[in-house]
Amino acid sequence: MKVRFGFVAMSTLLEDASPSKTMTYKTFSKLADREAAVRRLVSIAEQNLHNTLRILKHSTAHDIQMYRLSSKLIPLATHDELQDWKPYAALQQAFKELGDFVLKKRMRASFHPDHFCVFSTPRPEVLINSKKDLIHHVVMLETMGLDERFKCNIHIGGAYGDKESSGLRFIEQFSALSPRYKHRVTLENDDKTFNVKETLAAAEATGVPMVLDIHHHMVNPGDLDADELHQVIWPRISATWERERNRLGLSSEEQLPPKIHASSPKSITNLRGHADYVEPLPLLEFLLEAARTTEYLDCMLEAKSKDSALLQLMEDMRELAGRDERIRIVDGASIEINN
DNA sequence: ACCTGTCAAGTCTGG
DNA sequence: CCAGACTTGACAGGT
Repeated sequence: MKVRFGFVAMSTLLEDASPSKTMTYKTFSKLADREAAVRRLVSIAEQNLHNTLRILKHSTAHDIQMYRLSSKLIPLATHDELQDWKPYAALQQAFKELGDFVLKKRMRASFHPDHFCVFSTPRPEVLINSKKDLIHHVVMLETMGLDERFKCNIHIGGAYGDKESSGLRFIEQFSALSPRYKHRVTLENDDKTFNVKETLAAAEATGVPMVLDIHHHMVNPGDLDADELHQVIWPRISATWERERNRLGLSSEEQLPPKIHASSPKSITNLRGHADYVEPLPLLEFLLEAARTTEYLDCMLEAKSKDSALLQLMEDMRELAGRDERIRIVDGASIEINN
């Protein structure tokens, strides 16, 4: 099994390269010249897109092919008071340059809309804003010229005191979206509410591929043990990706592998928090099992030290590979596991 | 240059 | 019905 590693949202190695610079609405609303204020927002977005390109170039220099784009590329993009503002045209060039780079380097780019994107909500205004947020992310992918292999990862949302009916409401409200948006989504198990089995059920019901977060699973396992995960659940998660590849007419698993998220607990007293770096051994344990049934896998690291944590994990993997012949280092950001 | 409270958005808990 | 926690990078406003 070939495993590619990626990182999320920003670089801790590049100096002065934030892709998430912003302006608060409070500041925006205090500016007298609204046109100038909007131009300022565009200029901030241009800086964010420029820094994103720097991060992508830096990634490829380290063989990293997977990156999660910041959700904050365009400040105030979906704010109520800026409904009339259509920022995409003015940023088209910069977005296209990003998309071209991603395609040329065969990278896997994605978004992860924040926790305001909740399709299980019973509140109509929250549903409207969730749609707005998802549409915003999809339009950014489209403006980059990226096809439906490139997706937005979301969670199911809250339980509102009745997880079962909230899960059903998610399926109902999500299914009502047009294919243009539905086909851009992956569903991930969360660390508090919807566990792996429940998320998989929703993913299967909506026909959406599922991202398995193994850290979330550790802190919110439900009744799922390691045996069932590897023998029953992982093959079903894998199948959600196979189904998507078939829909897109992709013949090889390499073209859209299943994706997992990995991170390590912040501390013994804060298991849910994310540590600076990723512990290699628990991850390796999962990978060795997955390697029995899977040919290609993409693993997104969600560590506070971002790309630095990725390079450190590769260091650790190199050392492990030295004394375990089942592990082979392929390049600066991918390994091969044979079990 | 550096520090501290604040920030558009949701949900959950507890009062 | 409302305040505070959750979580987090970056702003805003101060020294």
